[in-house]
Amino acid sequence: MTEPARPLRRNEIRQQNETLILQAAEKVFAEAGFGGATMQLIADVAGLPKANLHYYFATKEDLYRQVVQNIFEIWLHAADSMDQADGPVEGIGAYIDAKMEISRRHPDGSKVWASEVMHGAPVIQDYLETTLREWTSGRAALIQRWIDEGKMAAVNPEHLLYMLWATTQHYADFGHQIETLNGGKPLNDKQWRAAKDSVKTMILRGIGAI
Amino acid sequence: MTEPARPLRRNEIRQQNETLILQAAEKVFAEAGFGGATMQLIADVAGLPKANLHYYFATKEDLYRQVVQNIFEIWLHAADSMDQADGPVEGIGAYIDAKMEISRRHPDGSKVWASEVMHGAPVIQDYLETTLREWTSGRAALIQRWIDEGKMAAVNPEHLLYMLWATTQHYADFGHQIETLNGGKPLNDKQWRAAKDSVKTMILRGIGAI
DNA sequence: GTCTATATTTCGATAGAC
DNA sequence: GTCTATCGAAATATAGAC
Repeated sequence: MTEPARPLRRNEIRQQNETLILQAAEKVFAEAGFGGATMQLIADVAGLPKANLHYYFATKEDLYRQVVQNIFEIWLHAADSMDQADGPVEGIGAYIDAKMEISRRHPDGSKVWASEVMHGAPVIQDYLETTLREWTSGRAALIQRWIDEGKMAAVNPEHLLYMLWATTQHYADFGHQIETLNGGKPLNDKQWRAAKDSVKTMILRGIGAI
Repeated sequence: MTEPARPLRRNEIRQQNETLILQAAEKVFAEAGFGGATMQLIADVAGLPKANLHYYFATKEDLYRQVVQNIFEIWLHAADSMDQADGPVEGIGAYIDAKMEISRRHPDGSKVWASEVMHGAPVIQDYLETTLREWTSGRAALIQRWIDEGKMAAVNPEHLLYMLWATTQHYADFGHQIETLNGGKPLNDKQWRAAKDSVKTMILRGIGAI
């Protein structure tokens, strides 16, 4: 029988604090980069003493690794919609929708990932060589099948994937530049819809699917 | 009359060393980010004592600012070809060629720029609000003119520009990821031509210009 | 599990001889 | 203009009381 008055179990405290720290870390790493981020600032954002961070994550690099892995998971699930589709209009359209939504909802995660890759992927190189490589060849094969079935033009599947990643993630990674060019204001709902439509129309027409 | 035996003038020494330091700094800033880069490492790469860096550039931020400005200059000139064109096939095609060539020749510069923007443009915000804003509205007007003349589909000019930046710069900023997916080897000449062709074909068809 | 105080390292920057 | 030695600040990480 459990005690009635105890507010939180040990595991719950741990999970709650880890989540709190990871959210703060994602924000700080995105804004300052790995080298520019400090454990003190992450602790301040999380509202915890700095020493507690080292209690839950041994080193700054361990904490950073967790942040990058979390983003990678979100990334991978975005492609589920692509697999169940009958053709490129439905499949790639859904993938663009999902990726654009992630760019809007998780811009910090996207930036941390971009920064990690730009600096040579010192922490997640193994993921690039295993999971991402498999993911890419699988989706390239799917695209090639659509080409063989005459559902789209004969484009290079890999370069199409790069274009999909580049265009969608640009709205997160270069969001500050876009905001500046938008008069200093973030894109509103209507503008996000326009962005999504523009990307989808140009790419689907670009691959001869519409 | 100048003395015959003197090897280098003062100004020549200064210019030579500044160039040397700037090249080393671009490389180190690209690989480690502003926060991760150290003056010691830049000095080592440049082959100079650390104190000499502070002789030519007062602070780390001054040095960084110079690196970013240099990149921005290269960026701006890439669009010259676009202005003299009669239509999108020639103009945007040439712009893609120029941007892809920069991604290949100056990947470090592209990464430093990307990193600067991703972190909120703390150093070159004024450039975004003046030079880049003017540049963008001018090119958007040019694209709109082509649309009005029936030379391409009625796409949103701003989002087309974002797509051009995103796709071309992706080959520099995410070059490490592309290299990993390419079996660990950088793209060779043939693969770069294929990349350029893929981007050009998909975008020009995507905007209804071909 | 929490938090203050501190050990240890490293960085940006400078002083000063050459 | 060059370079060694070093200062002072700030960072990661830990010790140890609670």
